[in-house]
Amino acid sequence: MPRQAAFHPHLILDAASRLAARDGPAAATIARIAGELGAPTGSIYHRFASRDVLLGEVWLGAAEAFQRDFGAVLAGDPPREAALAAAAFVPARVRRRADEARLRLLHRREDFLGGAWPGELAARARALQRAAVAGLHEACQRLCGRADAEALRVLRFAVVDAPLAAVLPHLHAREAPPPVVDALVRASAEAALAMLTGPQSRRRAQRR
Amino acid sequence: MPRQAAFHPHLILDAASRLAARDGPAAATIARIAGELGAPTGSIYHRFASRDVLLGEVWLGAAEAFQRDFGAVLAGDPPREAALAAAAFVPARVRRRADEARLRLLHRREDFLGGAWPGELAARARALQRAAVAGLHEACQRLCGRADAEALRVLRFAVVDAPLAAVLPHLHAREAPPPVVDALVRASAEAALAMLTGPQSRRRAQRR
DNA sequence: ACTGTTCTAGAATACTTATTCTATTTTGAG
DNA sequence: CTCAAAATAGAATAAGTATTCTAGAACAGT
Repeated sequence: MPRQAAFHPHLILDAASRLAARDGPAAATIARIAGELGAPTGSIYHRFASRDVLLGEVWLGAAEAFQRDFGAVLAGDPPREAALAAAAFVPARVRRRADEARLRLLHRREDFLGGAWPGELAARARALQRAAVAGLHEACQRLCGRADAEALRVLRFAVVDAPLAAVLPHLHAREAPPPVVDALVRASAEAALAMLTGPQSRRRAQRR
Repeated sequence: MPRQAAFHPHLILDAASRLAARDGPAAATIARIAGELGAPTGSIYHRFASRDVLLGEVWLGAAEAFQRDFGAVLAGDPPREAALAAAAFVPARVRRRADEARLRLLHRREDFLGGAWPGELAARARALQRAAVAGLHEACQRLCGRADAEALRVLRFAVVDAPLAAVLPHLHAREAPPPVVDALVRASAEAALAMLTGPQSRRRAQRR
């Protein structure tokens, strides 16, 4: 019965992603997204209840894809090598999927949404957040036998914050991270992990 | 002759800074800045040619203040200790001047200005950028005898990017960086600096 | 061919924004 | 006391925004 769709939700999400990755989320206005597709603005609202839902979906999609793969690496064995691999995963991912990385790493949720998550997305966002915390918690426990706030902070620095910092200037410059970035990521991750496993494990080994 | 000023430029800059630090630069609209002061919007334009000039001044002011002190630390002697001190300077500064740090570290120039620097500020912005590059260049040269792109990248990571990464989650959470952050900053800075001075200087020493 | 459903089309609305304009007030020197 | 400069005051303007609304077009099953 229905008429054939000319503007699949998928096309709209693509256009919004492209605009947000290139010029930032604020540039992804309804008018511009529609313009990118040659569509009237009304057609966007036929598919998405609001701009917040649309942009939220864009951000959540990128974040979920990134975190799924990142989490898989971090959950590997043995835990120390898994953590180093997770850190190394960040620049590799940025090289292979620059747009996704720009969305996920250059902007925060607030830049996309302003306010809170719209109803339908709130659950997914919470699940994502929980999965990230749980993944880090488990890796921390396996790595050093504890998962207090301080240990979590150190591990997060090693596998998330420092790799992000190494990659960030190149995201801003819209260029692929050079090879030296991988060396920086590895060196800083090892240094941070040594704070968790280094002296203590040595001491523990000596005691035995 | 003239009438007494009720809204000094200084007061306007303060109000804009406060708003931008608290809710982000996008929240610092002319209407809100005026509201914060109990002033009509026209009075803002009596002092500042445009919103871009006003917000540009806010950002440049914070950036110049931060960089002046940071640069002084980085220029100290001996170069290796100066670099470590510069890295340690970042979390210390964030603790002491949270608002300035939020402006400078949480947002980029583009979030404040959108377009290019307005005329009067362009020269100051260029000078600031040049000073930052020169300071890093000189420190790099003193530290390891070279200042090619790779060495500069490593030094920048050690003293700027990694400390920023360590501090960033706490800026987002609007809390003071905990002590473990200082340890992370030191460890990652040492690890990065070792890539510049470690193996090579040992080799050089062995050759003599 | 008809018909109801789903879509496109794009004008219309309501709101927020930066900016400009036209008074009006204050102030101190002559 | 007067007057011109420099300030406040706040309404008016012009864009740009998300969102809604009404009309028409396409299409599969009958």
